[in-house]
Amino acid sequence: MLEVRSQLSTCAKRRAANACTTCGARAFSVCGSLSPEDLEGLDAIADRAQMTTGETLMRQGDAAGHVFNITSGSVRVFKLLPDGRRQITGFLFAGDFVGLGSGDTHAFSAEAIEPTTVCRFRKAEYWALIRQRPSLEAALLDRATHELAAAQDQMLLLGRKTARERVASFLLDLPDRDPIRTVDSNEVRLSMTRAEIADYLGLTIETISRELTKMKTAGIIHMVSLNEIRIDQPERLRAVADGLDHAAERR
Amino acid sequence: MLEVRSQLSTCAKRRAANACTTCGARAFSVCGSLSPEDLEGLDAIADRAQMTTGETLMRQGDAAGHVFNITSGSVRVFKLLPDGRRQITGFLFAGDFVGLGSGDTHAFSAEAIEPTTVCRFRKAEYWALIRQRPSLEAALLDRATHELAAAQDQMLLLGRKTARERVASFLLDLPDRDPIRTVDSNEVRLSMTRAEIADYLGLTIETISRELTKMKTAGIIHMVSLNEIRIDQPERLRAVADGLDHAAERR
DNA sequence: CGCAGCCTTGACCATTATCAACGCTGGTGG
DNA sequence: CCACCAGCGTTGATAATGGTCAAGGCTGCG
Repeated sequence: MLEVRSQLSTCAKRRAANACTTCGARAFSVCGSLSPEDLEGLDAIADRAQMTTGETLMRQGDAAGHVFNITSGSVRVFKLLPDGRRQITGFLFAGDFVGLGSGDTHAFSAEAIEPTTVCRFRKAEYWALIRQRPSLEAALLDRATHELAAAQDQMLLLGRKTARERVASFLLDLPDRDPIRTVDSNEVRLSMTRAEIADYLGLTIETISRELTKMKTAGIIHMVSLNEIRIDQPERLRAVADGLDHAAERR
Repeated sequence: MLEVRSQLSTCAKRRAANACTTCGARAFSVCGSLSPEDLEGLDAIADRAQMTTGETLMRQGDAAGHVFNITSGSVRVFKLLPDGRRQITGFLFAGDFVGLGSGDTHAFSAEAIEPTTVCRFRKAEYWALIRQRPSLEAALLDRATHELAAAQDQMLLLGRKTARERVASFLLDLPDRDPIRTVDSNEVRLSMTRAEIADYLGLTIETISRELTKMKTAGIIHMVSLNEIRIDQPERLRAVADGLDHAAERR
């Protein structure tokens, strides 16, 4: 248990140290602005779990009994249509919380997409703690506000951006979210598969693949490895993401 | 000022009386769960404004100086791309709040889409009040959670639903949001134009028009007037919205 | 070495956008 | 009071973006 507690604290403190203004992962989370006392309060009621790739944290419609904090790894949050179509509404990384929300069933599913460790809280205890600590509640509200802003950006992307613009936006925004890659935001680590990117951007794997190829041949990016992309022309990628690059329109 | 205060209270109380579980307008708002004391606290710092159709409450990028509460009418919240493409991220109605969020500039624009009255609060005073009243903060957090859930639903819609499914979902969800039409949820009042519906659903006006026509000829809905739709077969519309109606696929 | 899973590429197709014309309605001014 | 005009909505023809289907390649693991 000691190990658990220190892990949570370390992780949360690391996130807190980041200038956490834009790290808007899509589901509920609290990354920064937690005081040491808040962290200790959380530690005291924490439980721990190791999750393998594909393992489920929570399933859409299930009773909402726990709140999770991710201490390492990555998680996908998604909703399903009855026929299996999937929309990933966000990726979560170390420091993010999942499973808040006042309903008694979860409105979405969450699964690990790589080996992931989480701290688990029983929801009742978690909320009891929050009610005692206004600073925690304020931090949650602030976090929710950021989430909502990020969700609005994503709606703009899904509703009005072209495939090319979506992929460009994704490459630019991802490093802000994934804490592993804050050193150089021009190196993008893709902890998710093409299928997951596709379901996040409302596209298909083939389209993702094709758009990445076009950007490669345009000299905007290149692949360091299959899951690591180097952005060679960040300004140009930004222009593409905002629909301003009319030069690179045709392959 | 007396009139203002009573208006706000009345409105907020009416919303509070509704079972406010699903009234998830897309931007920040607090509709229910406000205690009488909270309402009085709000009233004390409220200011008032009348807005005509098309008038701006706030503009994307502007300094965020005020928080608004809508007392009557409808408001569109949207984001723009540099080339003018627009995504409406939500419609707000009586009882909803706009302009919360911790940034010092607004991340979106908001405009009245019909004659609308709002109560205005200076943001600093508003937050000062909230900090004093944990119950208000809790209500806001709860509201934010609902907003976030609604935003995730909208991402599913924008990323993975067909035009037909989007329009069907829209018709079903709108009455839950607009407090004017809670009496009979099978009568849908459209306080927005086709262009606004299109920009909300990530489609064009032509597609909206065509899909409505198809639903009319399929006998699922009919127009009471240009801005009033009667849902004749709610279950069927629900099935269409969830992608389950394979009968009505072809006109 | 071979297989499985993921990614890429190509050919073709379908959904929805675009462009265009027309109709309805409500307001204004002759 | 009527005619015209502007704004919005509908419908049709055509085009294009992105999806579907299919084949083949790469990589890592047993």
